[in-house]
Amino acid sequence: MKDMLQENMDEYLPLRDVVFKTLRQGILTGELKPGERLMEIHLANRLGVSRTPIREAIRKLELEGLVIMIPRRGAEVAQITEKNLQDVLEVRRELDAFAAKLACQRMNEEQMNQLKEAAEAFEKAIETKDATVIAKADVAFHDIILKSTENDRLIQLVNNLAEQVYRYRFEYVKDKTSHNRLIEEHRNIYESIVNRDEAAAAMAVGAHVDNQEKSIREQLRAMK
Amino acid sequence: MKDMLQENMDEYLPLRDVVFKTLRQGILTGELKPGERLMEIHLANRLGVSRTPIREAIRKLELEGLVIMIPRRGAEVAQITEKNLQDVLEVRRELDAFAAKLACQRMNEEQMNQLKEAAEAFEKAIETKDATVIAKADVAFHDIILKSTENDRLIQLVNNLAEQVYRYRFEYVKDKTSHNRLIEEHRNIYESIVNRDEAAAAMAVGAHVDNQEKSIREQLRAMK
DNA sequence: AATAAATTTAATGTATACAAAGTACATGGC
DNA sequence: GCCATGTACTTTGTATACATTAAATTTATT
Repeated sequence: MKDMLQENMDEYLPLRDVVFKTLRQGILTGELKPGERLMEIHLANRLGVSRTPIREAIRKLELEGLVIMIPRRGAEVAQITEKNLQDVLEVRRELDAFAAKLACQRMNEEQMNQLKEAAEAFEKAIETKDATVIAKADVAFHDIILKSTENDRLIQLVNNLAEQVYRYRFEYVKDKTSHNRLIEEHRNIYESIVNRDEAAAAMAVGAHVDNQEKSIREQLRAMK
Repeated sequence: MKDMLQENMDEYLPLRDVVFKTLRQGILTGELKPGERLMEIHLANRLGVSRTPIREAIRKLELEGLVIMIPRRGAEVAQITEKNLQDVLEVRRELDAFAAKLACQRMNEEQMNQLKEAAEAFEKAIETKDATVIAKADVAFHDIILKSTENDRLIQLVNNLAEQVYRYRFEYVKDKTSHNRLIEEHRNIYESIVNRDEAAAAMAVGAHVDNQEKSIREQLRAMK
């Protein structure tokens, strides 16, 4: 009984955070499209809450860069421009490479094993050709590297940057022609970290992000 | 007359943003001390607004990491722990070094001249021994480098990270024993960028941040 | 018929009201 | 004298009401 109460305690989330997560999910999955207006009353009715939690959620999305505010007109889902994408990925490449370097220094044996398993799981996921499965396995692999850095701020920033291009990464893993390259890239990253070779790890991660960038840029071009 | 209206248009800021800036300023200058509770009604009365803009401002401060939320208890000014500081500065060192590298590639002649002027202005500022003047000159110098990267996301992230330790940097520039070292460090950075020597620039900036870190860490130790 | 002005509509920005939860203090029992 | 319980008060969380402004539609005029 005490456990149940405890669980309920842990599960408590203010409505604003529920709304925040819901809207973010909607944006990242593409359900809410770039340029789409986020009207408070409409969303409030849709989600069955009042305007207050909606507004507070939008404030957070605003600071995260997922929505932009137009004065006296409200919020809309942020457009991703090529310039914007380049800025995000330029920083992401650097921070991901940095994370890989730190991982070389700090990853413990247990995490090494997890990484090995995640790399193998990723190759199996590729075989399924199911984009959702592949995307999840990909995230799991990178999460192990990130976590091993033991730098909470770095983890937060990289996750946030990844989020900015999440909508496009999903399309990326769908593309079967890149599958072999993805496996190869993950192997390179894994090998570098196991050997604690910081320079190689940074290079491998850099190449990985570069390929993502190319793919996403093609998508953006195709869209307009 | 039209100009006045236009000006008023430009000056328009929702109250939430006014409150946001006010509270942030208060936290960064140390007027609002770490651990201090931010009570909505109290702040609303103090600033002469209702709770709504206060709450929305707090949501943004929350995401920026300047305040932390305690469920059903409200917001308080974030404590800086040694671990937190290390995490922030570790990332900052990397991103600042990256910015310096990009500056080597992208800085144009006009910005080079501005940087030279800013470096000289900094040395003059040191002579005044006025911490406020020194801090401003320091920010101006770094802003020129940042801006030359032409990466808006990088600019935003570095500014945010700098903000996290702003409270302590002010104390840092007060310390006269570090003044000569500061001048030397700025000179190194300036020279590296003028020569477009990316490796040297990254090294110089890294050393600069390292020294800041040492100073801030001493302050934190002295406080408890 | 086209354009401009006026009116209506709908959305945000702000304030206030109400509900629920947590805290502190006082009172009573042991 | 100390601990437990209950009550009042404070504070957050949420909803709603009011004010202001921008957009849309309609009407009138040329």
